[in-house]
Amino acid sequence: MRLSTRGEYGVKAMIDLALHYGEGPIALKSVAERQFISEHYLEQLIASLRKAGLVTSVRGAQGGYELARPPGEITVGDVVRVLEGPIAPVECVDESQEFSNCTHSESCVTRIVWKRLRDSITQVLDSTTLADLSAEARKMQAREAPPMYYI
Amino acid sequence: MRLSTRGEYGVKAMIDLALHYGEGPIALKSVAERQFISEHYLEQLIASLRKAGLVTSVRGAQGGYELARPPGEITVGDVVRVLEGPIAPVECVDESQEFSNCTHSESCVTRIVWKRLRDSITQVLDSTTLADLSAEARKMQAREAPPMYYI
DNA sequence: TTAATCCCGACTAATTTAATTGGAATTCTT
DNA sequence: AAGAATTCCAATTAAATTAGTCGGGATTAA
Repeated sequence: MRLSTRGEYGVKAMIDLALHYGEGPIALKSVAERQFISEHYLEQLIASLRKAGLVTSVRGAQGGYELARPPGEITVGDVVRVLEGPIAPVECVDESQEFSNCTHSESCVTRIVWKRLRDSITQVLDSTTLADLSAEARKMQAREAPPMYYI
Repeated sequence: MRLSTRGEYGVKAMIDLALHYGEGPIALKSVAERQFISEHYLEQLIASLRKAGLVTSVRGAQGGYELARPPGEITVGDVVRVLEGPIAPVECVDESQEFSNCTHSESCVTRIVWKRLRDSITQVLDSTTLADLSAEARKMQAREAPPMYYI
């Protein structure tokens, strides 16, 4: 029940982009540095996110990446699905499969829990947007660096 | 976000044992056959479940395994934790770790979703007992083989 | 005594993960 | 026009994990 680093890093990077949304293209190098992720590895991940239409890119010097939509319109579920594949604790409750592909009737019993689990996972991931999380990030930053009161 | 076959098979096997609870020890071979699982592989899984105190074993001919407690007192979460390890979508929200081990403050933002996700996963897994699932299994069986009405 | 069963440890092939490497193409700045 | 900064792309790789297999020892009911 673990995400791989693809999902983990991908969400971090997307929040980073959300925090800079509206500032024009952000270089991947700077994202990688702030989030302590290998730049080359992050390149692979963002390539998937670009192909999936979640980010846009600008090539050349001063280029970089931007969210393709406002942070409020991209959910963690969107990002995780691109980087980790369809959300399904076991194959037979894969959300992208229409038909039940249980080969054995016994499986159908366990299928009940796995479906409930899948739905509860998607509920959380699909109801959390990048805007929600960057708002939290800003709150935290405020707490970390409190206002200074001069005499 | 996938369970390995350890968790998947383990839950199947435990439901099988739940369906035979009270009948004395059940040979692993029969469980493996009913659930279409390699017996040798299942042996490894049940060894973990035995060491964790979820099943008891009886050696020798006519031996086998039984649930250590009534099906209503064993949850899917119990089984999954033994076979898959602590429930945590990412390491930094590992339920078995007391302290926050986020090395980077940035992580703390994503941590919010992962915690919510973890809690929603545990909520589902810990609220479903083997008794719940074997009740469902019996319902299904009844539907599969409906009563015959003679003229 | 024999067959059925649990118990144990070592081995393995395939797959996945988490990168690394090296370079080509594009574009801004000077 | 040159150079630097960047995205884009494909191939390679080492380590870990997964999903078993294999072979045999110990225990016990019949």
